[in-house]
Amino acid sequence: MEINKRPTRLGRPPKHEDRNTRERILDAAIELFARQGIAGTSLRQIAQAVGIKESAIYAHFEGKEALCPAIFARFGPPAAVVDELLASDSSTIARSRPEVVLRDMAQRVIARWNEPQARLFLSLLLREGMGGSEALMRPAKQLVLDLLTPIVRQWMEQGLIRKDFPPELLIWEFLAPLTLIRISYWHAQATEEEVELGYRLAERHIDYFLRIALIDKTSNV
Amino acid sequence: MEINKRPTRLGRPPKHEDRNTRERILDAAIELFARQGIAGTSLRQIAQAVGIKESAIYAHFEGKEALCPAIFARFGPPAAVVDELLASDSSTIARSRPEVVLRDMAQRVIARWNEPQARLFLSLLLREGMGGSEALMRPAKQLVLDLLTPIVRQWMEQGLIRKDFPPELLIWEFLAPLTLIRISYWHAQATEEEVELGYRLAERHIDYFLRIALIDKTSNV
Amino acid sequence: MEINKRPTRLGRPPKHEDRNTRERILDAAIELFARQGIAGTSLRQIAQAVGIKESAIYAHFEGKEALCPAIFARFGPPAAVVDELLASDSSTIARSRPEVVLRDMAQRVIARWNEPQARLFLSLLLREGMGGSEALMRPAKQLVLDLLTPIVRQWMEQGLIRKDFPPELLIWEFLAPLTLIRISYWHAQATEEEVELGYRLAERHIDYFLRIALIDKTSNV
Amino acid sequence: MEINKRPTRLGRPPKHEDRNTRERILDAAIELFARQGIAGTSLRQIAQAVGIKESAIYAHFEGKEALCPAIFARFGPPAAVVDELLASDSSTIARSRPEVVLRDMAQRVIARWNEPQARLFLSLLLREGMGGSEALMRPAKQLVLDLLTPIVRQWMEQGLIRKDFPPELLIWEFLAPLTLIRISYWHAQATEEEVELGYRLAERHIDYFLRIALIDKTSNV
DNA sequence: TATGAATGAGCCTTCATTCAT
DNA sequence: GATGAATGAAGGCTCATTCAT
Repeated sequence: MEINKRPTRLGRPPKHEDRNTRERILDAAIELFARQGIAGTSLRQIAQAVGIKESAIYAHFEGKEALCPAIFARFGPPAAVVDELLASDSSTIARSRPEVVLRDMAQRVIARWNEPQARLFLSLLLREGMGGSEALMRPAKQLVLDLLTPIVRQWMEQGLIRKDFPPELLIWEFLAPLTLIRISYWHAQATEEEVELGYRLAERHIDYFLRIALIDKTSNV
Repeated sequence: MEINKRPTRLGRPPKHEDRNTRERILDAAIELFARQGIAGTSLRQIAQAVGIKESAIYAHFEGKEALCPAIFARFGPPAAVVDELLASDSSTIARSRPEVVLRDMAQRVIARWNEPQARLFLSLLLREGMGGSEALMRPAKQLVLDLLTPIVRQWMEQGLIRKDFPPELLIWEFLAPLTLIRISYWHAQATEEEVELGYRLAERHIDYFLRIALIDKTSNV
Repeated sequence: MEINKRPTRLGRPPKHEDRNTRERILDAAIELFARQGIAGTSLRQIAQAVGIKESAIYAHFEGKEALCPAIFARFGPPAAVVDELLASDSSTIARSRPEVVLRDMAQRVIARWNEPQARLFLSLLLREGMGGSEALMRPAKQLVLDLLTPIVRQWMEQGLIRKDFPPELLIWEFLAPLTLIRISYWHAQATEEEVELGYRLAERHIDYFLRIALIDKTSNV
Repeated sequence: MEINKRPTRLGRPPKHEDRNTRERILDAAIELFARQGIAGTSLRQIAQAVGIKESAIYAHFEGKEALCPAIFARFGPPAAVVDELLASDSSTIARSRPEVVLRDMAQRVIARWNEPQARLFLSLLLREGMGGSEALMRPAKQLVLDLLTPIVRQWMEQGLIRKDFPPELLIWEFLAPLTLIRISYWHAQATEEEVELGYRLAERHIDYFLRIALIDKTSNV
């Protein structure tokens, strides 16, 4: 027999604050997963960061494994580039000068990449390799194929951009260095100086790219 | 898995599998660390891959923590670029045409990057972030500053390469996309197709860069 | 395990599934306790079988411990033999021939033992040993002492039953094999074939016993 | 706990009472499993009974589930009856008087059933229903069919035992009540008085059976 | 009456590590 | 050098229980 009889007072304590425990768990989880890896993070740590007991996590998630899909659903995928572009007015873009559009777009994308959650998600991806780099490149490919290509082609026809490379290649050469900078300097553990260095490198790359790609009408004969 | 896979040398007396247990432990360790992370890999797994018991590892290493420095000492740092260049005859380089030198250098660096151990080491770096990207970029910086810069400057003075960008920038724009390709397609778990795609992208980038950077004497009027 | 499975009564307004949640909890509990043991059954399983949440059980019972007494009160004790005999008309019994009475009694007792709930209760008793066999034998003892003994004694005086054994012993020798059959073949997890085999063995035993105990007047000289 | 209690083997030096941790684990396991059920027993308890830590158990067994097969292999199946009979000289049996043989056999079987390990194993079987009663009856069936039947038949031909029942039935009627006594009074938790009561009931049954089955030559004529 | 969220205890298991052999 | 047995710590998860709603 001996059904567990306990004298101590168990169960839920009378009072507590709410504010969506589920999301607080995910916040703590992505932070710790990004910093220590999934295997290196215990539910105990996550619970402690949230201020609850581990067993309470099971009221919101099936288990440790179920946290990853939930993190993906909440913070990823990082389609920042695409989103940013979609947010812009497509007809306005085509009429603006390329250097304005590209600078503006890059600036906004970079701003997104540097949001805390985006940096955490990037680190998580790189660490756990959940098709990590695959996932990182997919948005860019989508962008090239579906969104930017026609615009760049239009610029080419307008004589604003050099025509001796296919639009896809130009876009890739514009984005790839920025992506490397992101990985190298804008991950979750990056120091202040690294972030700053990244900004400078990005700016330098954009300047370089524009001088390469643009056909400067004013200076031309 | 197949940690022990090596070019099955037929007609050779076996039992020389001993080949220094210490090294076999490190081989198994880097493989598993790269695939599963350090925290996600147990000494039991490593021992099993080697074919010994966990406690035997302690005859060769202080403990789990001592494996990482040993792995670094054995497989890294991946100064592939620098090594490759150092391996070349410096005086010959300056006299060769840039497209030949750069193509040749890139080809050899890429070959190194695709050696199994280099791929494993890259994955380990990315996963554990041991100053991961830092470590990945350091060789390039070293290269730029100490080795390639004077050569490129010489090419500029010879009128072989455009002079409107500083040598460091040009070199960075040459290497950064290759590094991104490495991270994206040449990590340890990359599929055959990913590796192949990486090769194509790298080739395309090199072509692109040479057309950008070179001053084509033949076509010039 | 589909404890709630019942012949889906088509064309009947549902929501009468309520049928006293308390009883449905007990139904599920005895089923699971018999199958898995008390310690091996969680309140969650019981609640799931009933279609409620675990915490709802506490609206009906003090806790897990309180389920056992409630199960006893509802399904046990299995005083089947006594009940059956009490249900018969005592004066009629004495006037009937022993073979008729005993066969009839055995048949009715066996029928009771094979009711689903009786089988579940038996399995629970055996599992948890709540004075298991004690409890199983007590009704028989009661029966012997209080009810059957005088009847058998009367039969002895009438020359219907052999007198060379005390009535208590005869009754015990009649019931013990049946009880063993019950335990072996009529527990909750018994297969169809086991149940059938039990029936055959029981019948064989009854025949055997009657030939042993009866004094056959017709064949006698 | 008295886990180590066994019939002190006289005349043999104890050597080292260390006696293989593996076996001490099994001893503790069967004891606790029989008393509390498998689900109701924690590895902690077993380890504590042995005097080691729970994790040490995993050096000897795969896990909790692996203990049951090991217990079966060590303590079961309880083919006590068959073993006892096989231990006797078959030719001697046939020449002995039935009452001597049967009394002797029953006495030895009962002695076996009352060995501590046999009582523990019985309780475990009943509790966990591992084909519990099935397993309990199988030896008897085997006995009837293969060993005892020919002997009984021989006794019948010698006119020592009544011929109006098939040998199998007689044997079953001899063994079944003993088996019920075993289950009821000789399980692991039985009190001293219960055990004693069982002995008396068994003796009474044997006397009864012999008076039923034997053809008394002396009183005849 | 029933649910959802929470708790503290405990369970099974794995881990890194030690040590005698 | 290598193994088997052991340990203490920790990890993921379940459980009975509580309480506000």
